[in-house]
Amino acid sequence: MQRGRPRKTDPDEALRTAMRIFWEKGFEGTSMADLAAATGMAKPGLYATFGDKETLYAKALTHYYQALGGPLLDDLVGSPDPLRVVLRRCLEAVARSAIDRTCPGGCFVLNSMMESAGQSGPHIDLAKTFDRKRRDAFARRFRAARSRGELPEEADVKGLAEFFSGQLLALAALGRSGASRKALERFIDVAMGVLPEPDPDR
Amino acid sequence: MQRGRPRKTDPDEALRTAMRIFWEKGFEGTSMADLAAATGMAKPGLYATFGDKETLYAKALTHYYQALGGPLLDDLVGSPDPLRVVLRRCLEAVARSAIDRTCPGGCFVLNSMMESAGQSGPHIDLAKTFDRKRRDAFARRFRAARSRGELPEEADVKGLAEFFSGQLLALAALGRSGASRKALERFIDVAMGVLPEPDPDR
DNA sequence: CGAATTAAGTACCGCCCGGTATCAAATTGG
DNA sequence: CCAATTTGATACCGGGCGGTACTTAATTCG
Repeated sequence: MQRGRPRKTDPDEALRTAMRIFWEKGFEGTSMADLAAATGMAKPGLYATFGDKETLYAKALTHYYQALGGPLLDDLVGSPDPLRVVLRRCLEAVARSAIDRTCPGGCFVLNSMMESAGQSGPHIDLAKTFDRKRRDAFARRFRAARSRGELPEEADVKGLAEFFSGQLLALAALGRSGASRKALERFIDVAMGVLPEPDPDR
Repeated sequence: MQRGRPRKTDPDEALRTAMRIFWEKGFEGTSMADLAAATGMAKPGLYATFGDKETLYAKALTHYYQALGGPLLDDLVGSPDPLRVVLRRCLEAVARSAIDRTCPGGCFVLNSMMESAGQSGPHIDLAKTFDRKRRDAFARRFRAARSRGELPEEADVKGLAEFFSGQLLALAALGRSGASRKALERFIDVAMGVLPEPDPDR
């Protein structure tokens, strides 16, 4: 077995806690002392386990994507359900998490991009990478839908992907600004209206 | 005439400069030393002229709304042009400012809401007030359009207002994340598609 | 039971922050 | 020309920040 004094806090649990705090309060708004208090790990333990603040932030953002964002996109591109069902499910999942008061609120990737726009740095590139993955997932799903006849032949797949990827940003921003569940439901109903009906003759 | 040593910097110009810096780097990301360097005023001068940091931020946000956001909304509700023309003009104005590299990027009101979500304070309430004014402006315009026959009788005016108000957020967020002009154009084209056609029999 | 190992806890460092006191510079009224 | 007045510039204060030595506690191997 492992020698030495046993850990008080599981590093994975500490990372999840750190993710929550960064998600809620942002990079600048979170101090290492906050993280030490929230995780239960002492400050030197944090540095020994995760490296410096930027590295820890990057790990937290990555964990967010793998645990929450990724599965959502996997369902979007992989589910056998009809396009409109999958799409609405995706939008409502984001709306739900945007409303949930037990969740930090909004989308961690969006928060990250908003906080450090204009600037440069490793974790900005990370956020942009995740942002592009989201847009690509939408594009893949729309292309598949078009070839399956769920969209007309002349549908603007790239435009639709850009649009719905942007709707996730809007939902997250609206939720973070305190919108109600009803308001987000109405929002989704309207947004779904942009989907063109498929050609009837196929 | 005024006695004493003359001012080096016009306070109005200093406020515009401070607005730019806050807009670009946010409240937390901007130090009073940054503002002193950018405006040319010394730190004690800033405090004497504008009060503390929060007060200056509130004044900068208010100036942004009065100089940029307000006129946009005035055109939206006041212009005699057809609904679709006015609406597209509004969206494209936001897209243009989101792309403009000489502009800080995005929407100052959105940035303000995103940065300090969850928290409370005077300038958060200010941002929410401006956000509500925007939504109300859209609602007024859509109601007028419906009664003019530019929208069908059964059009969901509140939903449309919520939706297009959210599109401004999405455009600002997309611009701040580095989207291209072409991408925003496509985005607007798709978003305009949610407008229902008016009843032909009227 | 030591000796070694590993982590927790504390104290500390240099730095920058918001905010202010103090002094020097520039202009006008008498 | 001098006093009064208003501003600019500098230095400074207490506090919180990211990051790190150093000491102390807990556990395992020989």
